[in-house]
Amino acid sequence: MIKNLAYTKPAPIFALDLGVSVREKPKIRTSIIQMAKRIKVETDLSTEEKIKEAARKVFMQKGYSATRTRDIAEEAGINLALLNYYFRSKEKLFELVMIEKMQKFFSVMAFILFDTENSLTVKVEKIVANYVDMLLENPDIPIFILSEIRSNPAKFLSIAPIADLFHNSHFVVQLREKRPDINPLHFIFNIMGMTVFPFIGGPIFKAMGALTDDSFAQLMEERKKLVPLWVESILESK
Amino acid sequence: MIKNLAYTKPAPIFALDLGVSVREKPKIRTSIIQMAKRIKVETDLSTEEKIKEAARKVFMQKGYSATRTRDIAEEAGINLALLNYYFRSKEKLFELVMIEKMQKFFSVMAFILFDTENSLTVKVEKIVANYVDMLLENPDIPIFILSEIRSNPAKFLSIAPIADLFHNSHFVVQLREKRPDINPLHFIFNIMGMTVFPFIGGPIFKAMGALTDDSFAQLMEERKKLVPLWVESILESK
DNA sequence: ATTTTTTTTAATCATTTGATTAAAAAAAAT
DNA sequence: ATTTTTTTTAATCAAATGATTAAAAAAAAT
Repeated sequence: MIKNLAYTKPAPIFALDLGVSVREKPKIRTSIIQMAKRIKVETDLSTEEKIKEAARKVFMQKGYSATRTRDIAEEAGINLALLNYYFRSKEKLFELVMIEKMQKFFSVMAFILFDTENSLTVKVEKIVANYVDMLLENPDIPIFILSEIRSNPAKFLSIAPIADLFHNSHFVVQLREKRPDINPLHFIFNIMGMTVFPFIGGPIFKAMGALTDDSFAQLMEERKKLVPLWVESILESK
Repeated sequence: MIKNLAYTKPAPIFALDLGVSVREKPKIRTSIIQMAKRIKVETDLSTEEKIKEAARKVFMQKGYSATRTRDIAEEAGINLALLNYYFRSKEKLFELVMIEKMQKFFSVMAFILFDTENSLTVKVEKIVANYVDMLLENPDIPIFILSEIRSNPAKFLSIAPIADLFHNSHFVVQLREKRPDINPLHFIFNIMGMTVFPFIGGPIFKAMGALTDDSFAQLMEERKKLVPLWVESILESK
């Protein structure tokens, strides 16, 4: 077996003769490479994975600030100290979840943005279908990501110089070609708005009783066909 | 002048002979009517209003959980105790702000929903223009409302039996008349998505550098004209 | 002018909460 | 079998945080 993977044994308190007690910070023993090894080798990830899974659930539902590490521990059915043993801190654990979700959300768009194969029409079909499928599985990803970014924009949006990448992407070029008279961002907003917004506003309609989980899912399935048609008619309009 | 408006003087601690000390809860002395009177009479609302204004700012920016009452006090330039003196608790103060913002957001839609005068076309124009105008003034209302509702759905969505009101609204009836083949919710999602989503996703595009505050505002001004046209072409499509 | 009421403050409390520690239990290595 | 390492726990810490208290200052009423 591999040596202690996350930390050294907790450092003991030692009392200074001034009567002040100082706490040594635990130091990580493992390098990233060793960490990777561990993940491959280890047969039983269940505790670590249980915590992660609980963290996903609780963080997604309540957001970073409203989540207490004790909530996560309870949800995972483990002792609170274990959470810090495996993940060092609430923030580290959160970052793991956040990065996972951001990746899930933005990769759908990124994949299309830089695809140079397909026609505009096909791309729109793919964006919508992929988002709807992904969001039906993870309906609260948009609110989660957006609200965490809002309360800490600096932290998660160090994606500074992506602007050119965006403007020069094949997809945006195609949009500009098709409708040079209209800022491509308008169409991006339209596609994303029609596709993602229902998942953001949906809970309200459900609470009103205007919608059930089932009828919502069905509606979104319909939208996989309808939204591309509507986008088409927008692109052709006038 | 009117008597102490918010609370009695704080009740003193009294020690039981068991060694346990109990704290009396402060009791509100003022009725709602007196409270209303006060608001009319009082010449200087500045402290109360300063706190409220600070609360609006901080709550909107960081959300309920990430906001510390000390943040609000500092922002308002007042002592922390004053906040509790005027508003009794963080939660009470928050509810005030939340209700204000929900009202602002939903009244735009409600106003259109039950308007029996105008044509579908005019209504769509009004929804879009009213939302864009309101949201340019208060860009973070949507994320604020949605994320607070997410973390506490029960509290803010006791709007239980609004479903019928919605389905029978003049606007929804008009939509069903125009396109009996398509669930009116699809069009609601489209209009709201195209109008509100940019304010939700905007911060990301700004962070990417694909958009400045000015160019965003300009884009949204354009959308006041464009979105109704696109909605029209969606309603006519196929 | 004096008393009463309202507003404001500094100090402090009690609870919550993220984190740590020391020791026990379990697993692995020898 | 014994030792070492890893995992888990119960207890506790320290800082943060919402709230309260008692008293001072200011304003209003008398």
